[in-house]
Amino acid sequence: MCGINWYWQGGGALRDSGRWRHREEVARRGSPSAPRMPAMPKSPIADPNEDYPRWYQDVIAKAGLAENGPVRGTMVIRPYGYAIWERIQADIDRRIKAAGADNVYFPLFIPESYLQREAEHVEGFSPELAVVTHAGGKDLTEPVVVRPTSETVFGEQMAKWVNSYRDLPLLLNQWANVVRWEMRPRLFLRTSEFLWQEGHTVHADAEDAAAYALRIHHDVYRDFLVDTLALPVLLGRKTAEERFAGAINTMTCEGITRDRKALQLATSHELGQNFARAFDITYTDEGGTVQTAWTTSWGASTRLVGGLIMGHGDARGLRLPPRIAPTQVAIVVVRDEDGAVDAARQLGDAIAATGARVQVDADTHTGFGRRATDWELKGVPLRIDLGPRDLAEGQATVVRRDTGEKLPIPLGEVPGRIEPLLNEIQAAMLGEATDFRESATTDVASIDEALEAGREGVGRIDWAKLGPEGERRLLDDGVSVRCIQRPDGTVPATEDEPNLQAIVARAY
RNA sequence: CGGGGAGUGGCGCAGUCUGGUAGCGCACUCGGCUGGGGGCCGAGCGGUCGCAGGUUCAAAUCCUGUCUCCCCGACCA
Repeated sequence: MCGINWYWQGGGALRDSGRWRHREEVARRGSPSAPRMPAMPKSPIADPNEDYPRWYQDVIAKAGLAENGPVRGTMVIRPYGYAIWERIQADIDRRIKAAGADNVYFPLFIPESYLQREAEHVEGFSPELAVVTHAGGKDLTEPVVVRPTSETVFGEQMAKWVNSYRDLPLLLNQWANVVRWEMRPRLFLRTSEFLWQEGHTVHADAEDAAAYALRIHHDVYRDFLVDTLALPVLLGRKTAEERFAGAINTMTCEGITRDRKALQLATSHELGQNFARAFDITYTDEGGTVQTAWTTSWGASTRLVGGLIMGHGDARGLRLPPRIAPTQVAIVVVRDEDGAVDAARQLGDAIAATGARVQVDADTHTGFGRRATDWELKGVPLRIDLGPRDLAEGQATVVRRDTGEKLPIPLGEVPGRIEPLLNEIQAAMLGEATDFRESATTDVASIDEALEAGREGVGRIDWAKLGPEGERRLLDDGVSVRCIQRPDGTVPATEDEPNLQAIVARAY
């Protein structure tokens, strides 16, 4: 948790360049007749204001998060990207267990017939199924699908495990990979195979199921997204149009990216009795009557990494909130002179002793500028520059990644300043992202205005004014209803509550 | 599947029209100078030009076939 690594080895892979030429041309075009200026510092990544999709890909490549796998749509997650995922996993897993669910593992392969037992479910997932028809050197009598999600296998098994009202609620979760053959893949946001957590629960009645789905939505997803990832998500209910295939209610956490689109970051579904009926999940109640159970499912995936990138990243690369950052503090030895390396290691030990995750970058054969840029690309919240000049003055230069602010701090005081600074950064990032979202949001009163607002950013309109017909009109132009929520931002129990607001935007 | 484009060192590309010694940038290796924001100079390593046929004295380049990938249109955590 608070270990310290002396030698940082992650730099080499970042250093492939590639796309500089074009950017330099763009930069020159900007000022054709200007006299030769001192060269602007070259950015290793695209300008997010000019080409956001390329910026996104550049950040993933240069920060060493992931790259494409050999099969279209697949993703190789590299050490730094996986370290972020592991921290996401650990945090969510802790919250899921606190909500009372136990972890299990179910098979990757599902009989094709299972999918077909729930009509909407098949219809929703068939187009993106990977199906194994041939194995062990012969055709299979029944093809098996590679799970796109596991409601069906869970349903089949849970039916066996539930007999009495005393067996309920049954609260299960698994961490797994799933496969959905996507047409337009994008690293982390939409890959053919992705990693996620999927919870599956069985309850005695509708109320208990609804309450649990809501509890997960708040205590696991909302709290994690806001408190740990510093992403100010919008909570709400999906419209019938956007609902999960087979659910009676889907609740969502919608993030807003820096290019003003919506990104669904986690969902929690009430499945009603649809799957319980299809898989015969029944129990005997206290009165001795056989009842059909109610189920829920809920999930969050590696897409969260994409949400982090797009929710906080800036022109210099990734910015990680301290609570999720695998490395919170990077001590950069400017030059190996006057005992700077030893001083950096001592400082590293002192900081590690406060509980912060710190790394010493003593790779002084690489120029300082290169290393400073690399740590910025990786989004490490605090960088501490330490060189002969600092040592002579008995200080270190602490640089905040979120603001770029450089703080000269006396060496002895540095360790004590780290935790407060990290807390400050965590809070500032949430505040900044919240301000950004508000600035991207427009309240509107008509369908036309909603369309306009949704194309440019986020629109908010009375659900009663929009309605399913208005929703379909927006869809024709690529704008969807991301969720409907109460005026106070909480999740409505039904679509029919008065004064509901529809949040509309383009979506990833 | 409909429409557009591309396959050339690890990555990004030029060369193809008009056949004639495969080139550039980055990365990588070595040496030196540097060093407080992606440094400079020099020397190197590395490619059967997607694949298969054909034309020709000669093919990355022309012809035929074939494979693959990417982008734009319809899904999703």
